[in-house]
Amino acid sequence: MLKSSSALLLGMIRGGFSSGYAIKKAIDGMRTGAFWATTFAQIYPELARLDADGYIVGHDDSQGARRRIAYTVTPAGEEAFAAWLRHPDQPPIELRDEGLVRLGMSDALSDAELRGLLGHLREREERQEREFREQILPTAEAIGAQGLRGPQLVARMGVDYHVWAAAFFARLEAEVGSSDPPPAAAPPSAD
Amino acid sequence: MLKSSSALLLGMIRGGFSSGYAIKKAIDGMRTGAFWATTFAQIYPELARLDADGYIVGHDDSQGARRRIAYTVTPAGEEAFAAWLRHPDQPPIELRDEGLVRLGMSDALSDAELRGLLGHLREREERQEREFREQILPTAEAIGAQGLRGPQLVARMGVDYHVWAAAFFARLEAEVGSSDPPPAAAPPSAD
DNA sequence: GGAAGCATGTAAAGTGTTACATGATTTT
DNA sequence: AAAATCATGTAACACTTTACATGCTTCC
Repeated sequence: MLKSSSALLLGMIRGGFSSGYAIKKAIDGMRTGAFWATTFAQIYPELARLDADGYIVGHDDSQGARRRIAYTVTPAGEEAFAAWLRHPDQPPIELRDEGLVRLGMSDALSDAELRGLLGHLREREERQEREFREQILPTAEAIGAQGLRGPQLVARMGVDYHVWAAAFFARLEAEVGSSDPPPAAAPPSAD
Repeated sequence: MLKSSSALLLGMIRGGFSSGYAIKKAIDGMRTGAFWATTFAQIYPELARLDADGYIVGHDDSQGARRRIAYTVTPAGEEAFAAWLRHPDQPPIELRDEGLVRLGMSDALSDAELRGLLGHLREREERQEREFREQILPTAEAIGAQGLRGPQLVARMGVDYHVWAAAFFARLEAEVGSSDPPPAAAPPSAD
């Protein structure tokens, strides 16, 4: 069974991104800070491995003196990809997030500080939502217009996720705010 | 600046889990498949490092012949923990999930197969929601009754997240279902 | 007496990130 | 001519997981 990163590369090559550089650019363009990051240091050795395993073949595609290797998926690669895609194996996800760890440890904070933390977390989600809506979703929709729906599904999930997360943190902020009775006089202006 | 895993350990020790084994058990009990996993192979060396760095001190707490090391947080550790907690640094999150990668690559699937994939993803979220609601949330609430709100906040986020994710996949399922016109007769009831 | 749980650790392998190195071509 | 972009790769480091190794204690 392929591992996710191999399958991702195979899928990208199937999708028409034939060189390591092109794959990296496409992945960056479809995430800009979310879902699944990669680096050249992962891509190039992995392409070599996939080639050695017979899932893809690279042929020289140099443009003049600037060399380039274009990969294509072999029948064996297609088969392995199809098998991976249909495999129902679902390793449990992990929402690894330093912000959430802070939230879990927030008992060491005052209510005001907790509100501050929640505000930071909410703002981050709002920023990421905007990024998804303004940059990633349009890109994915452009690809979608050419018949590929996958990127659009993921982009929509990204937008929705950040909307939900921002709302969740806002709700917690409101809760903490209301359970914090001002000790004496004027409540300190908006915070 | 502490890294997340160090801060997590420091926070657990502050919270009264003094041995490596107790910390692991507590983390397992509060996640059961979500948020932040750890293993002994990570915990023990890290505790030794924190001790060497002066953030915690371990003293022998053996029970008869069964040895145990109980750690306590030093003033330097408290300071480092407080600094980490207040630090607004927010590395962008990544929703790494093999299911999402499959979704992104789903153009190689027929509509029926895509519905199957979405169904699997939804079911997984439903399972995890149940687990959170039935096991993790009660544990966190028990801890919350003793004055610690952090675990509760995270557990609630876990429940809400899985509810949202299940609903998202269900919506996509419905969309794919409706864009798949049945060749002959009745359109499937309201959706 | 055996199984399960308590308790601490090491070794090896796998995975991922950062930084570096090189060189061509296109754009400003 | 300099800067940006195209293009491929290596080396070192950091992090995580899996498997192993050891021994005690409590429960059945």
